[in-house]
Amino acid sequence: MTTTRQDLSELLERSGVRATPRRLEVLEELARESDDVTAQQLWSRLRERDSRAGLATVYRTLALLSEKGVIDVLSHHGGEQCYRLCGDAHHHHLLCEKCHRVVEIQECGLDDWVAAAANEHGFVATEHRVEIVGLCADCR
Amino acid sequence: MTTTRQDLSELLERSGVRATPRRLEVLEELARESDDVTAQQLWSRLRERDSRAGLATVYRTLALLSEKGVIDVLSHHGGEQCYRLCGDAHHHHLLCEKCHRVVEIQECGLDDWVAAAANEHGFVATEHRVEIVGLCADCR
DNA sequence: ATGGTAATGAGAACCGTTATCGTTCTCGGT
DNA sequence: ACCGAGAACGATAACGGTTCTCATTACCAT
Repeated sequence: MTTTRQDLSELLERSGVRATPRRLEVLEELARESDDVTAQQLWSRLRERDSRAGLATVYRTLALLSEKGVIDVLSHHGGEQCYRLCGDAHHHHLLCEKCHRVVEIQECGLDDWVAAAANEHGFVATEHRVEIVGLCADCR
Repeated sequence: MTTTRQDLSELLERSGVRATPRRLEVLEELARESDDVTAQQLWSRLRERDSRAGLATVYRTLALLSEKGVIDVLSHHGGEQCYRLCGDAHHHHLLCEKCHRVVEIQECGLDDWVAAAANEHGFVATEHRVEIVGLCADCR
C-alpha cells in the first residue's frame, strides 16, 4: 500500500500529473480509504482535516486521475460515481452488497473467454469489466 | 423478437405489471430500438410518434420495468442510465465503442470462475456483471 | 523579479432524475 | 351501463450530483 506523501507524489509524476498540494491531499485521502468513496464524501473528509480544497477541485482532480489511470471509477450506485485508488494492473472488483466493502480480484484469467465471446459476435474486444456482487466473510 | 402489441401486453401481465396504453407505448418503443436508449431519448421518440406521454411517466415506467426484470439498465455512460429490452435469461453485454451497438452474450458459463474468485476472498457471490467493450464487425 | 501558464475556490449553471399534485383512467362491484 | 376507489398520468417544480465560469493565486522558466 503506497501511503507516504513521497510515494504518492512520485505516483502522480509518473502518471504525467503535476503533483500539486491539492492533488496530493486528494490522493492521500483516497489512499486512506479502504473502500470506494464519492466525490462529495471525499470533499467533506478533506474539510474535516482543515483542507480548504474546493469541491470543484476535487471533481477536477478525480477526473484527471481516472483519465490518467491512477484511480478506478465505479458506477454501481446508479447516478453517483465512486472512486478508488487501486493497483496498476488489470483487475476486477468484488463488492459486498451489505457493507459495501470493495476487494480487488488480481488474477483475471478471463482473456481467452472474453476474446472467444467477442469473436463469436464478430467483435474484437479491447477491454472488459467484471463486477461480482455478493456477501463478504463478515456479512454472511 | 417479441414485437406485436399483444406479445408485449402479455409480457407485462406475466411480469406483474398492469398493461396500460402508456406502458405499452414505452415497451413498444423499446422493442423497436436495437440498442440501448436513455429515458430522454425514448421520450422524444415517443413525442415524434404523437404520443402525449409525459417524461415522468417514461421514467416511472422504466423504473418499474427494470424492477420487475423486464428490461436491463446499463450505466456505461457515467451519470446517465440506458435501458434495453433483453431476453429473460441471465446474460452479459458486448458494446461497440464506436457505434455503440449492444449485443447480448447468451452463454455465460462463468459461474464456476465467479464462485471461485469470490470464494478466494471469503465472499459468496450472488450476482455478477460482465461488460465487454470492443469494436463490432462493421466498425473495425 | 517578471510574465505566462496552470491550478484553484466560490458559486452559478446544468442536466438527469424524482417528487408533488391535481386530473384522468381503469376496473371490479352493483 | 354506472359508480367509486385506487392506480396511472402529465405538467412542472424540486433535487442532487457534476460541470462551468471567472476572478484570484501559485508555479515555473526566463
